[in-house]
Amino acid sequence: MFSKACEYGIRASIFIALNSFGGRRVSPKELAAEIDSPQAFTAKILQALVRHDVIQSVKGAYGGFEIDKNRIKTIKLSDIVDAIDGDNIYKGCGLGLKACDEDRPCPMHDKFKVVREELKTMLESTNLETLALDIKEGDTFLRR
Amino acid sequence: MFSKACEYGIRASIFIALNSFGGRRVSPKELAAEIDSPQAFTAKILQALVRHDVIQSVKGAYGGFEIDKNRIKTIKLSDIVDAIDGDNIYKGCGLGLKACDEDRPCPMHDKFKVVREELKTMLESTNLETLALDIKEGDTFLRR
DNA sequence: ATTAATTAAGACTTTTTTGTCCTAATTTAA
DNA sequence: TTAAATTAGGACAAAAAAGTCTTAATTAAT
Repeated sequence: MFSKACEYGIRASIFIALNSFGGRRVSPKELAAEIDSPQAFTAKILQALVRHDVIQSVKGAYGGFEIDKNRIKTIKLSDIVDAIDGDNIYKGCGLGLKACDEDRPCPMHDKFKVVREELKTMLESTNLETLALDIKEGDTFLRR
Repeated sequence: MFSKACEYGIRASIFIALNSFGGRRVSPKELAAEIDSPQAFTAKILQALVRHDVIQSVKGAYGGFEIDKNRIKTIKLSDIVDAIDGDNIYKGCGLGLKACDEDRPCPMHDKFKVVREELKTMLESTNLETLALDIKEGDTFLRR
């Protein structure tokens, strides 16, 4: 469904959000260990998330990655997916047709649209705060 | 969402079904032209679909690919997706965790499950006959 | 101002997916 | 039975995705 980069990006964002509740910055090293992902590759993804203004980075001593505390609840899963995988997953045709639309639909169009819309709604209505709080409560997990 | 191979496989199956209504076999050459896909690559996918008993092949003069007329309505999109992409798309974790389940869910688990189930239901409730008939009626299209 | 710590960036490698091409095996029709 | 037509399969090539490594640039703390 999502690329590996996107999966890591979501898990990373949640972990950073969790730490940003307490104003604590995280390093790629700690992060990769906590979410069980390849460190250098994950670091690249963090860079992309910074460029897309999903997370922030602070260089130098005591630096690391963080998310503005006030924005944690405003960042949606769709922001992360958009930043890494783009919007093809909830805009593109299920059969890969470039020109598929209401006027010239592919055979799967109507039925697929329902699923795609549901995915879109789900991603747009889920924010980082909710996800990070579930982790904090011990109800959900970021690794294995 | 689906791999290119799977997209081609679905489009190919629909086109073969459409032709099999009239007992007409199709060659990889004609097929690739009609669904606008790379011919040799599509041929490989057809082989896989034959191995998974989704379509049939007949060698020699006047041979080609076909689908048993009586089975067209029993073949579901999920049969094709299973054959080519496997079941990860509607069984796997949205965040890529191997051990994600009800007991140890990832943060996206509950919300993603709903989407995944909807996708599964859609694929399992859509058969080749319906899709091919829509093409025949000129309501839907297989290329561009 | 200096330095140590840290992210940013680019070049590179590996793996997977996508795609091509050639030949072998089969089989149907004549 | 033969020959032409056709699928099956393997080896290969190209492109994209995933992943690594080294160095440059930045910056916060002292």
